[in-house]
Amino acid sequence: MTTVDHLRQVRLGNLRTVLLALVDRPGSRADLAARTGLTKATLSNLTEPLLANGILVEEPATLAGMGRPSKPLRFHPDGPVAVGAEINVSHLAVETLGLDGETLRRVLVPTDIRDATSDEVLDRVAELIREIIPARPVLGVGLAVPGVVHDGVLVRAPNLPKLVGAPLAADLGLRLNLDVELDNEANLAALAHLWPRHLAGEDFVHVSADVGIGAGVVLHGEVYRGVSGFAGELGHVVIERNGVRCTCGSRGCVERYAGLDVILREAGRRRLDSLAKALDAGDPKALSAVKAAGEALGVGLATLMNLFDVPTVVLGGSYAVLHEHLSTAIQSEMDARVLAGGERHTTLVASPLGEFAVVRGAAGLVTRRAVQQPERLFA
Amino acid sequence: MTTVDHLRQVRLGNLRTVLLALVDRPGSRADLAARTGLTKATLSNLTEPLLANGILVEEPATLAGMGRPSKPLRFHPDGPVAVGAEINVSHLAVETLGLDGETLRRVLVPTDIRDATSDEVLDRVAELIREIIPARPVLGVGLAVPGVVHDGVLVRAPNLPKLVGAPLAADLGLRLNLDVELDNEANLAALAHLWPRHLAGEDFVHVSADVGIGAGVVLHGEVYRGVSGFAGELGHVVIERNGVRCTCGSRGCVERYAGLDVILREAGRRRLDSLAKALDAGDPKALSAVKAAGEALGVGLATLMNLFDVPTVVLGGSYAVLHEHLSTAIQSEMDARVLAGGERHTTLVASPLGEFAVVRGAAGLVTRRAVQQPERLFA
DNA sequence: GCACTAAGTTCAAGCATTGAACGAATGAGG
DNA sequence: CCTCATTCGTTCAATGCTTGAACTTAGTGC
Repeated sequence: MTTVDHLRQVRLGNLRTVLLALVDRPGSRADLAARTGLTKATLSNLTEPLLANGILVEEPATLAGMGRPSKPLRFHPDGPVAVGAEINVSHLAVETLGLDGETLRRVLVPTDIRDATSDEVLDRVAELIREIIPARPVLGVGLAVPGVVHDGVLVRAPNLPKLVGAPLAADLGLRLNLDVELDNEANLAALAHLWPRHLAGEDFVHVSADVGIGAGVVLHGEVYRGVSGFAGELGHVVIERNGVRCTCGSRGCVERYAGLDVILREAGRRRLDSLAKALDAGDPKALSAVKAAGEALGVGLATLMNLFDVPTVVLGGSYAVLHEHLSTAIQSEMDARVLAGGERHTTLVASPLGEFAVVRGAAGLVTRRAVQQPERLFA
Repeated sequence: MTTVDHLRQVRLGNLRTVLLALVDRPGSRADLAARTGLTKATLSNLTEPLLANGILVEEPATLAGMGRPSKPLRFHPDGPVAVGAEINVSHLAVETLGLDGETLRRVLVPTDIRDATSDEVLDRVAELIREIIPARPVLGVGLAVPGVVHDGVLVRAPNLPKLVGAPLAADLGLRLNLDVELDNEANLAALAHLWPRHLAGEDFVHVSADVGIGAGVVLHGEVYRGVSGFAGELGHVVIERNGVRCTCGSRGCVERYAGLDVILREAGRRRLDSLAKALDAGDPKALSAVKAAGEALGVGLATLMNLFDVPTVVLGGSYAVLHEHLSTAIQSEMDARVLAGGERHTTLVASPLGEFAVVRGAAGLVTRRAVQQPERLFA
């Protein structure tokens, strides 16, 4: 490392600080200087190339009180955007997201892709992306998949075995001529609650269910993925060591008691919306199925909280839909089993993001990286 | 932050890099330059104050081959030391540790302190520390306690209720006129395997048992403590949700099946050494008690690994003593229950540190901080 | 004694931030 | 309409750390 590099690091770090402040909200140079602790001089200096490169715009002066009016800076309305894409068992989704955190467009297409080849799926995803891409620079694509990702490769996907091992990121990248980054849907759903807005603090777990149960774990403001991408496999936390046999080879996994397929079967329903209606109608079979699932999930979450010591659980995906009927059982198991559960306040909330959480997180992966490594913005 | 601060940060960062390289092993300026990526000029500059302040010494030139002989730098034999101290239910321990990672002296005194007041305990600890402190500068004291520590306060200690809430760090600090830092014994036992030598990689869990079961979790080379110090409470991971009632209010906690007290009771023994002898003699009751504990612990560890995704488990404390008879059961549960357990290699090893692991970690807390914040060395 | 090699030192150059001084743009008050 | 107060944004010399090249030092090999 040369000295130039050292100083460049300082500059990039400050650039990151400034961009983070701008993601939070727009502001004049003077305002940003106050918020970041840097000087006005440095702010002029740092923002100059951002303005020159069309990343930021200077808005017309706002007339507010005495003194020279400030000219707020914000992300350029024609500046770079990120693309998020989600490949899931029963649907595909895409979204475009600006650096300011605003969604530009989003599309969700129900599609059963269980039997499709990776080429067929990627063709379809690429087509969807092309349809929504605006006439603006594109930073890259975040691609969500329902499975374990390690070193950019899908290494485990019980529900999409055909895609395991396929070079999904590279292949989609070739189709679109863009950088593509692959990640697990649970991690990305969690990220969507962390970036660009903190919806659940800096330490939380996001839990959702489709066929499996996935938890995205956020520790100290970072998604925790573990050494090989397997972190947060809440579905295979054991709650009854001699319990029901699981496809993973273990017994008594949470997934066997609180998976969406189990809930539906026990409730005698085929689809989530039908279950939701039954619950609202007070159907006893539905209510007891959901309660049983909540209890199992609560035991697993208590274990998780005793290990990770995070204060907040966010229910996402199908669990968010059911949360009204699910929360009581979960919370009571957690209160009884989380160490010092009474004094430590454990918060259980439903995700506000709905069915677009994953794809939004996928796009967020890209905007976040752009902000954290500002040199990418000038490429 | 002034510009001076920025530059100082660069310098301190480089100082840290150099000190880390020296903890690894001594080396000449040229050698260190090569290892750290800095230039010889910078190394001369950075080491000058370290030599002037008696942190490092320059050894006589070593005659090795051609060229001007190098003068290796190492930590000064009369340089600053750290003190570790451990308060436990049945013993007190102290240790002095040099920056080079060498233990100077250590003492372990069996003492039942269950009924002692915090003043009595701290008097005793201070006395032990005074006995082993050498005539060298002291960086500070790391103090290990069997309980949950948050913001420097012991907030939960089922086995030492009298010490909960007492200002242990401050009070011991007053007695010795030194900085004292408090931490949980499980975290410190784990730290001892990470610093100053990597004994189990950068991602692992250290598990040990006394009355409770504690896990110290190391993620990406840092001890993970959670938001409120409760992380790694493996003892209260549930393995049978309708199992044995636990003192914590839950049911089926690992601790109720694999705690040392449970093992001893089931084996019909009073003490660990008696159990160890029985095991070596092939006593069936002892063997089956340990096997049962290993199975329960294995289930809990599988759950932990499915959540944290760390590749290595280190058995410490009493478990290290029993590991020969414990490992098989643990490993087989882990292989069966850790997701992709076959392909991911999960390593299970016994700690090489013996009964001084905790106190060594406590001292390591202090040397580690000194290296990571080198400005402390000049105070 | 001389060439060769490698360690360690010296020093001018380069660079990002700073703080103070300065210029710019507006509102308030007369 | 003019002047003063106020705040925004820019300019510029100063600061201090690392660098790389040149240089000095201290050995080996012949």
